[in-house]
Amino acid sequence: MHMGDADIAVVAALMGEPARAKVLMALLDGRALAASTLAAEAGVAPSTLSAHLARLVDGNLISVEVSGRNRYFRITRPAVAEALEALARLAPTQPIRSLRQGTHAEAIRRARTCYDHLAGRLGVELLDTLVNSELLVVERSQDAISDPVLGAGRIQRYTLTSAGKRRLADLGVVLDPSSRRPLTRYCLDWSEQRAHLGGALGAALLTRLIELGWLNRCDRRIIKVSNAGRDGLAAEFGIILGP
Amino acid sequence: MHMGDADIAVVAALMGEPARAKVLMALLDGRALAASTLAAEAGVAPSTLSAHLARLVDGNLISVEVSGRNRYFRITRPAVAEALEALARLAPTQPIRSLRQGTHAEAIRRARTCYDHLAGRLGVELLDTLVNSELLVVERSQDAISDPVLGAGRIQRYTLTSAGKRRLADLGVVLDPSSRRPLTRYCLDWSEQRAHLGGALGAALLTRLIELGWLNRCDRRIIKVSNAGRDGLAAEFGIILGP
DNA sequence: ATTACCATTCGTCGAACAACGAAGTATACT
DNA sequence: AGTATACTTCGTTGTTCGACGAATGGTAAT
Repeated sequence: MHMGDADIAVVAALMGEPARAKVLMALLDGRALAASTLAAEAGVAPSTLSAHLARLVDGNLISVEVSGRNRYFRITRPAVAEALEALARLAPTQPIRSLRQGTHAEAIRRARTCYDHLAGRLGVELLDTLVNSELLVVERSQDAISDPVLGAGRIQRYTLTSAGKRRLADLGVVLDPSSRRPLTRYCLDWSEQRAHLGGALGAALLTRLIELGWLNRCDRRIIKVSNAGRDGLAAEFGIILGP
Repeated sequence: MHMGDADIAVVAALMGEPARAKVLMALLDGRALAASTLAAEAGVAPSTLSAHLARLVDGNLISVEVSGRNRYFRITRPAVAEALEALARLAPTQPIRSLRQGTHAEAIRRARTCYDHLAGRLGVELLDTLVNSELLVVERSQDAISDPVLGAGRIQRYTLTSAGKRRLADLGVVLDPSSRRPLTRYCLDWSEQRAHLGGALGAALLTRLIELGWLNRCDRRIIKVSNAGRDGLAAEFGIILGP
């Protein structure tokens, strides 16, 4: 009747279907997955999933990359991942059935990927450390650039200090200067209820830590810390992880 | 098959129906509205809306307060409002049809309520000012209290300095010490792409500014600044508003 | 070239669900 | 008391939409 509110309904309906929701959650690690993989993940026939994927693409939540006879899908922009996490915070955590689920839930709270960067307890600890040792400083009261296409989700940023730049370069973290993606970004954690580091820097840091062999991906979103990683994180950042 | 992820689907489906979405958006100002009001807002028959409201209550997104023969519905917890705003950031802003819609959209970006506190350009400015004049300081690297029932949405907090306490007391802002609600909370703004002040303090501040006659509510979510408010905000906080 | 594989389109079936009006149950007004 | 108002429950109708298998168009392997 009167107002110019965005209609939540269409986008929420896209996420409100079980198969599509499973797809989106599977893509939450930021990687691109093939349609067949996603079909198995969602537990429906390929033909069924194809229709779902088409709707998600049409709704601009995911995008396609064709590679040979495969089609890989990934989440288009961070704002999508953020909305998913916001919904996950709301959703009732279903009761733990098996011991495996219990340990899985514990592991995912300890350290996981969120879109393409580090989340969970480790992600939060790491951000805190970077800020406390003044490698990052909070950038406040500066006008945000509003990019309706790409950057609708970015809200609060940090800037890298010169000490931070040096330290990360020493560690071997490489940033792509041509990327239009904001360097850092708040990302809100559903398990820790606090912020962790997103943005291009968060992504590059995760990549490097895996490269160094400090972290390993297993079971999609879960991250495991190696012995080298335990030592390295303690030496480099003073992060002592729980048992 | 394997994991303990929260199922986004059920909660997203609740928001994914046009009538229910309209209801939730109407309730985003934090006030409790009667069922008949909401029926008019959603544009469906009372009997239809009754079913929708029942489902929303069952899904723990809204709660009821009975008052005589009326039933008032409101959003249960801040996390719900946050998820709605996250979705609004994602949703395509539908094209402006009329001039009235244009001015309405401009007004809602200027200053509005979000749940029960101040948002929009004014809300963001106010938070910045409070932080810059060190009435609030960012509270970092402290373990968050995880309250699965009420406080699932709180992420990052500020603490009120002693100067801040004095200043706000002088202004006549009263806080209910018995409330279990966190004093401050980040809340992310879909129009400004930056944070504004939520939590009990954000709510109390809005209440007081309206009491003082500095701000007035009109048309549900829109807030207008009075002449007294313009002077008061400039004198008290140094906030100069645009034209 | 032929065979195998990946993904999409099409047609059909079935279930889920939103919509309404009518009837029922409260509560308020006079 | 009686009447009006506010909301819910119930029964019905109709549409939407997700599910699958079969068939089609491309791409890679041999």
